[in-house]
Amino acid sequence: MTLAITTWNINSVRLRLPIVEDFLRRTNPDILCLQEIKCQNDQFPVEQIAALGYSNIVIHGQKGYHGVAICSKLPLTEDHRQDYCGVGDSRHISAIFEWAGRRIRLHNFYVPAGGDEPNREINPKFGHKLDFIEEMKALSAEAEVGTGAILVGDLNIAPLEHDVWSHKQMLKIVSHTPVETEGLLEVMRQGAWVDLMRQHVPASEKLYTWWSYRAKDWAAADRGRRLDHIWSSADLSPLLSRIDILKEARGWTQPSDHVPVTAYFKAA
DNA sequence: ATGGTAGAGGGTCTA
Repeated sequence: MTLAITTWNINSVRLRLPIVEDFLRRTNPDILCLQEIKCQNDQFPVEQIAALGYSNIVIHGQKGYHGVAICSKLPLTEDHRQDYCGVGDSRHISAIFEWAGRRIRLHNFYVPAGGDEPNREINPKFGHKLDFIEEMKALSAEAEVGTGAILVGDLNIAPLEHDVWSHKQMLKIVSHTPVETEGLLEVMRQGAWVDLMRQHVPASEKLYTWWSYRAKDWAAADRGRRLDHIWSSADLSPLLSRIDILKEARGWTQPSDHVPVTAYFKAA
């Protein structure tokens, strides 16, 4: 009995519906978590995605910016949207599903990018990002008794040395500054989350999920970052069988700058 | 130090 969950920052779900449909037909995960859907709830292509078997869809949309959604073949219950930092952004949604006799809460996050300048005194967007991470420290993987937890999303931080193409050259670049990387590792520690991508791929290996639109040739330069993550509670991590980062999706027609990441679980 | 690209929505803002 397997379970496949995909996370993908889609950078406009309406513009990229054709590649979302292609991906679902080809990979066929049980659950797809999207970030940066960039539309309001009633603009989300519910019918088209449901037609592929994903009849359970919960959305936290917003006009023009941000926005997250969970599209699932399995029933979703107890969906919840938390307004981190109380600014009214749509950057989180969670819901419960059942698999292999387990109850699991799935969190889908879109953490603020934080702007260009890594100094909250002159860049409020960086302050917002740090405040968001601070608030995430209160989220425990063991928050609900008898319920496992999975956390996915675009966390906009590459926490480890080999999560970026050049650790040394990235230390002052937003997404890899020490205050961010230490903050995200503290979110994991305090919440007792397991980094499933790094459980599957050793920390000594380069691992990226995002390549900038601004590169002349993203594949040749290969200056990527691991901004997208899949975490779980400790009871679920032994069930992980595989992680698949679909790098080729970065080269598809009119691509997102993020690629889909899929975790596969196998019940014992 | 700078500029490079992309999307939404019709301003610039966000990334």
